[in-house]
Amino acid sequence: MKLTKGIEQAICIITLLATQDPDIPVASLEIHTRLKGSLTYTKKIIRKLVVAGLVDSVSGNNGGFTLARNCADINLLQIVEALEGTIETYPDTGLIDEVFKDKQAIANQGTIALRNAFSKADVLWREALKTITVQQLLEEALGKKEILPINWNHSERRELLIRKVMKNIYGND
Amino acid sequence: MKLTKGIEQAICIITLLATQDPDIPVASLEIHTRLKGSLTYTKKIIRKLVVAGLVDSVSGNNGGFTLARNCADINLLQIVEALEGTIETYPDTGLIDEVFKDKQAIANQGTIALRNAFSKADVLWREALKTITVQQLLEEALGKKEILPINWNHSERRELLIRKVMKNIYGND
DNA sequence: GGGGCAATACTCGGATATTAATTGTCCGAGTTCTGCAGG
DNA sequence: CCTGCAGAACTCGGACAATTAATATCCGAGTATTGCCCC
Repeated sequence: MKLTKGIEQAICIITLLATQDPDIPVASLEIHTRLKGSLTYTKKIIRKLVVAGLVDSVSGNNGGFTLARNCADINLLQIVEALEGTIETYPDTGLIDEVFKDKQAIANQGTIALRNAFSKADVLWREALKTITVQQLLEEALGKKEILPINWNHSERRELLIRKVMKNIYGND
Repeated sequence: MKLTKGIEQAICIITLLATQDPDIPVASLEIHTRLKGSLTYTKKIIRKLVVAGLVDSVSGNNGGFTLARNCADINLLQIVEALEGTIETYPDTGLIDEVFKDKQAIANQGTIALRNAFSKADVLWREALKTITVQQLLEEALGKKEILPINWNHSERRELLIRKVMKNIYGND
């Protein structure tokens, strides 16, 4: 039982966006060159993050993706569940009651007991991941409290855009 | 992220054996007729339980399987890990350090942080399952403290064997 | 009657096929910006 | 100068292909019991 590899990518995408100036979207192509795997699959993962509300998409020319909220408000559980939905580890088909059906069993009691047991374990797992925010991860990874924005874009067009944004913020220079 | 369906079967097999007189092994065929799925796959699951030391196998005519220890000493985690090995949910390839390699990152620190986070969650999950024994499950499912042994065998040969065992225990009758 | 021998009913374990889930590919459509041509 | 139009650079989203993991099948081998045959 493992999470899919997509989870690892998703975490990378989120942290990457967390270090990006939110005024300058990062194109999926730029994100892709930083990750392993295929471009189109990366897009698929990003899409799920958008649907989950963790990432905003900007379409059109100079479009791309930005974080939808502060990285202190994004935790690991949200990323995991954005890709896989609610985590329930027990593959429940009620089999155990089937087995004991004509024996001394109380109806459905076995299934319920098992369901509870795994459900409790799942809750603990989820709670643990919920306590870890992307900000904490960045601080650990970069070893400082302040996170410097990185510009992940490479294309010339993007550079122009960046200069323009800078000009808006800081005026002519 | 789910456990495999085999887990559910494994739990059923263990509980089934837990209600069986340990002097009379249950043949894999008997177990199979109680479960869904294929006979050979059921055998494979049982084999894993044997290798893990939860179940004993008796080969030869009138062979089959018995619990290797008291059902109070078998917990859910042991069953899960018998089939899947140690549970580690994070699909760790160190990708995040790759992404930040040429940026401000401290070597491997991101990977370590992530590994720790998921590892803590996994430990909690495992601990939770460790507290649930098969005996507890049976008590809940059967609604009584005392678990009556059930004879799961059906063949005539088995019936003969059973009578023989009874004779050994209780003398001629 | 008892010693060996074949038949039976099992497990053991590996090699291989099938099915389901994950990952990856392709393509057509929609959206925003840019730059250019014509008035 | 400005209006509108074509093209570029993106995202959106669905349909489909390839790869990998899970499930299922098959088969030959080993082992303990049974029962029978022959001495």
